[in-house]
Formats: sequence, structure tokens, C-alpha cells
Amino acid sequence: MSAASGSARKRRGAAPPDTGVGFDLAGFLPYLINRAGVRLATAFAREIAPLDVTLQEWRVLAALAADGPQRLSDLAGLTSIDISTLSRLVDRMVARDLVARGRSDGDRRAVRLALSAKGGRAARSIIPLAHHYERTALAGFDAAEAEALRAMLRRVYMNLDALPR
Amino acid sequence: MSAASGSARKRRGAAPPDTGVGFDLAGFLPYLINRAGVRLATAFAREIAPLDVTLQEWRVLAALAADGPQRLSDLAGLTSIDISTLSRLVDRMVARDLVARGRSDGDRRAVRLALSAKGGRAARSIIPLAHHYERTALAGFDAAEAEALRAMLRRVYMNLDALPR
DNA sequence: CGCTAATATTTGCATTTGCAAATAACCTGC
DNA sequence: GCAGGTTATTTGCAAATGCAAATATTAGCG
Repeated sequence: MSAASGSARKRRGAAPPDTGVGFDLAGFLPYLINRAGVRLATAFAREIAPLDVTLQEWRVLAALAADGPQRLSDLAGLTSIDISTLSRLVDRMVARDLVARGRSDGDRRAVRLALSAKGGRAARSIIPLAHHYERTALAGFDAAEAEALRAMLRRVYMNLDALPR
Repeated sequence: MSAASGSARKRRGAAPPDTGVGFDLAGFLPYLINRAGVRLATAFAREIAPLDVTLQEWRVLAALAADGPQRLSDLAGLTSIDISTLSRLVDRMVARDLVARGRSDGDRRAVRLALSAKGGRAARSIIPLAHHYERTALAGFDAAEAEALRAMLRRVYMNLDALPR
């Protein structure tokens, strides 16, 4: 498993890595979040592939399962998927009868997306896997630690929310 | 900023969200990591766009700056970029003279990638932005909290490492 | 040594992606 | 009740992506 431990001091005895620009990647938060996220994502994607659901599809199912019927833009916010990408993803899910698309009552510009019966079944079959997976990711964490991690991730997210959109 | 607060109890007075599958997205770790990661990524991408460097390119620069010259597969591990995608990404970076590509001495199958002079300058110009950005993400965190977050993200990553590859 | 299995990288190919422009439906002030 | 500006979604289009197959090279074994 790769070395890359602390390093990145101001140089010292050991030869600096040739092109010595010097950057402490291993301690860089965006790096740590990204690699954990990618790991989580690719591994879970493999887990649900046999169910013929992609990761992005699962994200849509999960968001609809959690928050109920909603508009496309709400779903985009909840899934972190670009709205144009999501529009087409939902197309495919509608075609496969996982999601029902209707026009919003109040505002006819907006779309109203909901789980179909089949989509609900798919969600219910994946949710236990998701929970199991989360427990795996949090192996060795006690409840307080797990909650602390969640809270800190929310804070990071909100800190970034305060930036120029 | 969307509502979506705690909710997801076992139901109670308020009407369950129509298609009541029931899933606590807001407390689901993979969701929290993904949305923080996506936020971090898209916002930083915008930040460096004026420098004519994409996020993936920055990841390559950062990995080379941190760990020095290395092989393509090492870089893939460090950046969490798929190796075939990375192969082509590096192509472009070589074409733009950000990265130098040579064949490894010991093993002529392997490639040896290093920052070019220009790539080093690009890295050095972005690193301060990256640090500034990390500080923004961690606004309100004291040093111990920030380090606790990093440590927990490493643990999550390692927990997943133990899974079937 | 010669041959088969493993490793490192590249390439073929079909999808997915995301920005920007187009479209559609509201909403506001007059 | 309508011009002009916003908001919600879709679509055009040029990349970027990732899986699987091809290539190139090394390693191991008899």
C-alpha cells in the first residue's frame, strides 16, 4: 500500500523528490474527501450493478425515497448531479419505469418526479445494501465519532455554500 | 438552501412524503461525502479555470508536486482517476508541456511522468489558491477538529480498502 | 533458454457529461 | 393584460469518461 506518509517538510536529509515543488497532498482536505468519495462511489456502484441500477440512478432513487416527489431542480440539488445531465438520466429512468414524470400542478414549467411502484421496490431493495455499506465504511467508529464526521461534513458543505455561486 | 432538516423519523403527525419509502438521506454518510466533494470540486474548478487548468489537471499537478515523478498507475491511485482516462489526460498535458513523459529505466513497460518546468510553475501558482480554499472549507474549525476530520476520512478510505477489489 | 502468466499502458467504442443556447411558463409593474 | 425579465427544463454539441480488448514488456518456472 503506497508509502507517502508524512513527508513534505521543508526538505532535510532524504533527497527531495526530484521535481521538488513540495505539496502535502496526504494532508490536503479536498484530496481526502475526493478519494473517500470516489472509493465509496465506485465500490457501491459495483455492489448494485447486479441489480441493474447505476450509481447515479441510485442517487435519484434515494433522493426521491427520502424527500418524496419533487422537481427536477430539487433533485439536482439533492443528488449533486448537473441539471442537464439529470434531465437525461431521468428520461432513461422514466423509460424504464423507475420514475414517473408529470407536470407540476401549480407551476406548469416545473416537472414533478416521483418514484413509480417499480422504482419504490428498487429503492427498498437497495436501501439495506446502502446501510450495510455505510456501516462498512464506518467500521471502527463509535456512534459519536460517526456523528461528528457527519456534522463536520455538513459544516464544510455549508462553508462552501457561502461562496459566490 | 432547501429545508430537508432532520426528518425521517418513523412517521408521526406530519404527512409522510407521498411515496413514503423512508430513507434518511441527510444522515447518510456517502451522501454527505459526495455532496461535500462535489461542492469542493466544482467551486475549485471555477477558481482555477482562469489559469487554464482543469480540476483533473490540477489533481495531476498536485500529485506530481507532492510525490515527484512517478508511473501512470501510481498517479491513477493518487488522483482517483481511472487509468485509461488518465492516460489520455496526460497526453494532453504533455502536449501542453505541463508534464514530461518518459519511459521508466528499470521497467520499460512503465512510463515515468514528471512535472515540466512549466508544470512546476503552474503547480506553484495554484498551491496557494488550494491552501486558501482549504482554509475556506474549514472555516470555523480549530486545528484539532480539522485534523480529526482528516483522520476520519483516512479511516473511511482504509475501511473500504479492505473490500474485494 | 523458451513459454506462459502477470503487469503497465494504450486504444476502440459507446456512453455520459456539462456548458451554453433554446424553449416554455411564470411574474412584475405598469 | 402585456412587455420584459426571471425561473424550470430541455436540447445541441463537443468533450470527457470508463469498460474491455489490444499491445508491450517483464517475471516465473520447468
